[in-house]
Formats: sequence, C-alpha cells, structure tokens
Amino acid sequence: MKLSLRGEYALRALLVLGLNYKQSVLRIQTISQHQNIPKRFLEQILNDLKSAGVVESKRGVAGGYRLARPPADISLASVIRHIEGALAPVSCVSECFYEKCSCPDEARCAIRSVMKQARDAVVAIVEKLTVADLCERARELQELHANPVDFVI
Amino acid sequence: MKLSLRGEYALRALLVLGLNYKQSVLRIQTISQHQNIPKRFLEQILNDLKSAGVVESKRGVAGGYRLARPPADISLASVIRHIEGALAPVSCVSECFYEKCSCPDEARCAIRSVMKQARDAVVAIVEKLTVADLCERARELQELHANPVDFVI
DNA sequence: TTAAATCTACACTGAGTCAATAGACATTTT
DNA sequence: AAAATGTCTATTGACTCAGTGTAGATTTAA
Repeated sequence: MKLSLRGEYALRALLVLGLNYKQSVLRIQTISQHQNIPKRFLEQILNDLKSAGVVESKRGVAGGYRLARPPADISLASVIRHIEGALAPVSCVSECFYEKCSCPDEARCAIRSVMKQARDAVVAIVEKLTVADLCERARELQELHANPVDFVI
Repeated sequence: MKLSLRGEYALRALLVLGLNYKQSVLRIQTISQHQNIPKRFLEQILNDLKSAGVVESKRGVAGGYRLARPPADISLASVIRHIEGALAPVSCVSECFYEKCSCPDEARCAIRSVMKQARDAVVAIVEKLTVADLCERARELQELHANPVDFVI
C-alpha cells in the first residue's frame, strides 16, 4: 500500500469530520484551513467520498459536509480502496483488484508468496481500524501532548 | 509499499540468480526468457543492482551476471529500498526516506500513527527475508506441486 | 586478428498518473 | 435579488513508468 496525497487528504478530512460527528455540517474551507489542504483539490476528494457513500453534503449558504454513517462503520480499508485501489504491493496478490502477472507460474511463485504475507499484514491493520478509532487515537495523542508525563525518575 | 514492474523484475531475477549461486554466470537472455521479462529492460535493472553491489557481471562472449554476495546476506528490504525507495505508505513515517508532510502537527497526527503501524508490519517481513529464503520457498513450492498431498480421506 | 556474443551507457519516447487549477453552473439561505 | 456555498467537467504541467534505440566497450573463440 502506498498513499498518494489524495488518499492522505481523504483520511485527514474524514478524521476532522469524525471529530465533528453528530454536529452540523463542516464547510470545505474550514477543513481545508484546519488540515492545510488545497481547497479546490479537497472539493474533488469530498465529492469522490460522497459518491462512495462515506460522506453527505448540504448545499447552499450554510452548506458543507458531514459523515454519512457512524464513524465506527467506516473502515480505513474501504476508504483507501476507494481512493487508491489495491492495498496489496503487487496486484497478483490483491483480493479486490486481482490482475494476473507475467511470471511463469503464479501458483509456485516465491515472490508472490512473500507479497501475500505483506498484503495480509497491512490489510489486517486497516481492515480493523475505523474512522472512530482514528478519532480516539487523535484524542489520546492530544491528551498525551497536553499533559506530558515525565517518565524520568 | 508498492512494487512497480521494475521492482518485481528485480526480485524475480535475483531469485533465479540465487538458485544458481556458486555456479557460473547467467546470461541476461537466459533470465529474461525464464522469467518472461523484456530483455532490454532487464539489462537496466541488473545494471542498477550491480551499482548497488548486489550482483556482479562478467563481460564478453561467455559473460553474464551472478550474485555478488551470499543469498542469505541480501535482504529483500535492501533490494526494494534501492529499486523503489521508501517501504512506508507515506514518507512522513519512513525511516530511510523521511519527508515532512503537510499536516498541522506531525507529533499528534493519528493517521501518521496508523501508517507507522502499517510500515512496521511490512518492514518486519521484508527486513527479515533474504534471497536465500526466497530460494528455499521456491524449492518448497516446487516440491509441493510435484508431490501434491491429498488431504481428502 | 577478426568476428561474435555479451555487457555498458545514455538518450529518448509514448502513455499514463498526480496534484492541482479553471470556469461555469446549481442550490440554498438571507 | 445577492451572496455563499457545493457540483461538474475539463485542462494543465510536472512527473514517472516501462520500454526502445543507438552506439559503444570488452571478452572469448575461431
């Protein structure tokens, strides 16, 4: 898995929307400023996430975006797959985006077997984590920084 | 981590060279035919691996390539890093190719923390595995296919 | 010493992707 | 009606990828 800026921005935007869940919509500009993302680019990305059913929008003067589903129902894997495509390092080990590769015998390919291992490790992580986990982790990191515990005796 | 064709070809070539270790050099064409890799492209890749000290070459009519070091001393991580660059999904969690990202606070970035987890998982796999392991695995897969065990009673 | 087979080096290209940017338009509230 | 927002489509410039082209350099064998 390799994240492009597009994918990174998508996750950052979802994190902000997750922290704002159950409240009113957030304007693109607000997210853009808060997360340091080019506004017009973020427009495209949020639109894309809308077509995936991850977020929903309200138009007009008091418009903006909010999550379309509870944060705990949005897995990072589903988001990344929608924005970036395959999670696997090579497409011949991808479950959702499989493509045949040019090696002489896929079934006996040692490299494929290694790559499958790598894929499974990554998928295990991002399939389990949701936007809710992301929010929780963000709050923890915030706490940690606000009240830094001194471990030196 | 995402492998381009270049990286995949490099690993496939190293596997063949590993299986041929301690014997004479292998011609590009031999590897190219065996692994179904465009010959001219493979030339570039092997040259690149030579500059990394992974393989060495012999010129002239009976020339070709062989591994420059024992297969067990060549980790997949080092090869992939040389051909592809960072193993991490985003460069702000890369150890060898770190780059600052645009997020407001890297130390408190929840996404970064997730990405670091994914990076560590992948690195643990490819850092441990070597070309020797790849060869062993290839031989196992060969055996398995030659004498398929029937588990149905 | 010549010919053939190989590696070496560098440049080039066509297709595609990435990260935006542009501009026109639709919708909603005040 | 005006202003603030989201929607949609197209375009751009830089870059990467995967491969080709061409011209050599080196070595061995005849």
